[in-house]
Amino acid sequence: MPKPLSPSSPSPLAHIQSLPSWLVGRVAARGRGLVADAIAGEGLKLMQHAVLAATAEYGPVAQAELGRRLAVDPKDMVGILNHLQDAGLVLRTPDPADRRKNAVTVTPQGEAALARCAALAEAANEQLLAPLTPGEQDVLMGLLRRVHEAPASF
Amino acid sequence: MPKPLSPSSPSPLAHIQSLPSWLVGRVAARGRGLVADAIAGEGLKLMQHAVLAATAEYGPVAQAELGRRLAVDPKDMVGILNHLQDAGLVLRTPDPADRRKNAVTVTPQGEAALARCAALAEAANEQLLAPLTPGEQDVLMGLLRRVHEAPASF
DNA sequence: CATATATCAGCGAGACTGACATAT
DNA sequence: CATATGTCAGTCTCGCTGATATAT
Repeated sequence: MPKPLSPSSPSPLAHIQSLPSWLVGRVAARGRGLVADAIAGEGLKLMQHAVLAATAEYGPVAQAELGRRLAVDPKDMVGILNHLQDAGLVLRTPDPADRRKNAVTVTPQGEAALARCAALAEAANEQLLAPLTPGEQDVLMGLLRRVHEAPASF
Repeated sequence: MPKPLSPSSPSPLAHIQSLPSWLVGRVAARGRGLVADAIAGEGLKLMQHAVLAATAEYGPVAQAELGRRLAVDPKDMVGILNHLQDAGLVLRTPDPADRRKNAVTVTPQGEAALARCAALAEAANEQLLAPLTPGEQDVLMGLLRRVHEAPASF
């Protein structure tokens, strides 16, 4: 039997791989790879998929608003939407109410592609969390959500 | 009445931000940023710090072995170690037992820099997990560790 | 020979910077 | 005027690809 514990004792020279930031980074990298591989067949990159999904969810929406929701720089949003628009998945229309904005909407083809990608992405996520029971997955998600939604910490 | 969904079943059009991969990715990005900012004053990048720490932990070690431990490509290890060596933090010595290898060791200056960085990195991690109680932090780390150490999933 | 190690050159995705034109 | 939006150009890190030389 391995001797259990001192799980949370900070070792004097805590090795890098026991830092939360390292561990969460490795898990994130694996999740990113799994999802990227899953949706690669649909010809979409991770961020393109995310933007497509967010556009579908938030209806006609300005590019800057999309960027705020997904933590994507507006400058990068340009290229992402260019690709999605060239692929016929989204549409940019001038917003008559505020002519600075582009109202971004999802095309029927975009909805179809999104449906396929969403299923693939969910399957990849199930694979990522496969080592955990459903209950543990909920606990993990709850803890991560609290860390994520923390009030900016200062 | 349509059939009710099971409690924690994935919604048919699960929005992107509720996917575990997305959430863990955002938390990882924040952790990465916090640690990067923390050690930036020491003139080290994230990967340089990680390699320095791993070199200190695993004694004289070959570059390829370092790469395997940290999931860093051997090609990238070259540049990272070049920087650390130029800064006088590590030393590359030909391994007499296997002359293909470089035995990488930490210099006294490297140990000193590492001690400072380790403290800064731990403080950044405490900030990252501040929204959680110590017990919750242990739970989170345990779950992440199980996901990370999962047997390759295939 | 095949394998492993280390090095070099380059690519692509992601997250940035600065600058600029336009609209509010 | 200041602000917000969208666009373009470029930089940097990180993770990869390929190719090469050397040692096992």
